[in-house]
Amino acid sequence: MMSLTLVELANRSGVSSSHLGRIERGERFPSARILQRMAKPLGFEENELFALAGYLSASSPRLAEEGPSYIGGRLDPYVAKVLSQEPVDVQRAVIGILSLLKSIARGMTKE
Amino acid sequence: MMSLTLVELANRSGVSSSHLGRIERGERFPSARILQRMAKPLGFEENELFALAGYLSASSPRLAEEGPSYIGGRLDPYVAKVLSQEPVDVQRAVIGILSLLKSIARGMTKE
DNA sequence: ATCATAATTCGCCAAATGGCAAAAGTCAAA
DNA sequence: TTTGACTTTTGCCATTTGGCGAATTATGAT
Repeated sequence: MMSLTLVELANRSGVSSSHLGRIERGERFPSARILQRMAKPLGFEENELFALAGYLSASSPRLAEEGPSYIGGRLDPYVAKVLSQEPVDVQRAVIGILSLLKSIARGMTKE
Repeated sequence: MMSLTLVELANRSGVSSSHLGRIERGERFPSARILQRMAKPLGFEENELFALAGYLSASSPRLAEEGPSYIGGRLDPYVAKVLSQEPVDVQRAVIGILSLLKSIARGMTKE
């Protein structure tokens, strides 16, 4: 692989050359976001780089084919998309509301 | 799924309950290391959680097209997980409730 | 209502990251 | 040797995270 200067890598990754220099010298440890931005310019897949950095365990398996299907359930893609456009605290509030409605429903069935 | 208290999740993950509370309320965004520690107690694979948090891109290998990283937004992993345990019509109803609340809020800000 | 316990939230601060701008270093051309 | 262009490093500071310990809230028993 052709080696890149810090400035070239900075241009391609959007990470400042001063920070890349510090990472290279071991003065800073890159966060996951920085690694994510560095991966392609360096010729890595993101999860490869994450594993190298210790952010992903070596034992972590590949994702299931169906995408985000979780233990016991699957999230509707439309719902996921709409919710993802909202701020995180709104998303959390939605869960709170759902819990509230469920407990109201449970209270109603106890009568 | 049995829901965990913050204290229980803290014990299983090694992350403090006060920090978990802040993450849950949207006051802090968890770093990759924190997500790594939270994954198994929450019933996720690490890379699932990373993808949900936006640390791994949708273009990362083995993530479905419907992956949770959407244009302009990110879906909270806890929200995604909790909702995925519900039937699809409940998930859709949640969106309806959210729309209703937003229109109520818009009506209030017009005063 | 009170009390004890558990859970959650908050104030605060240390630690770490990451970028700006300047300083220092490198190198080839003149 | 000097100069200019380019690269790398450094000083500094804003921002963010994450944990401690205290305060507050919630809950169930009495």
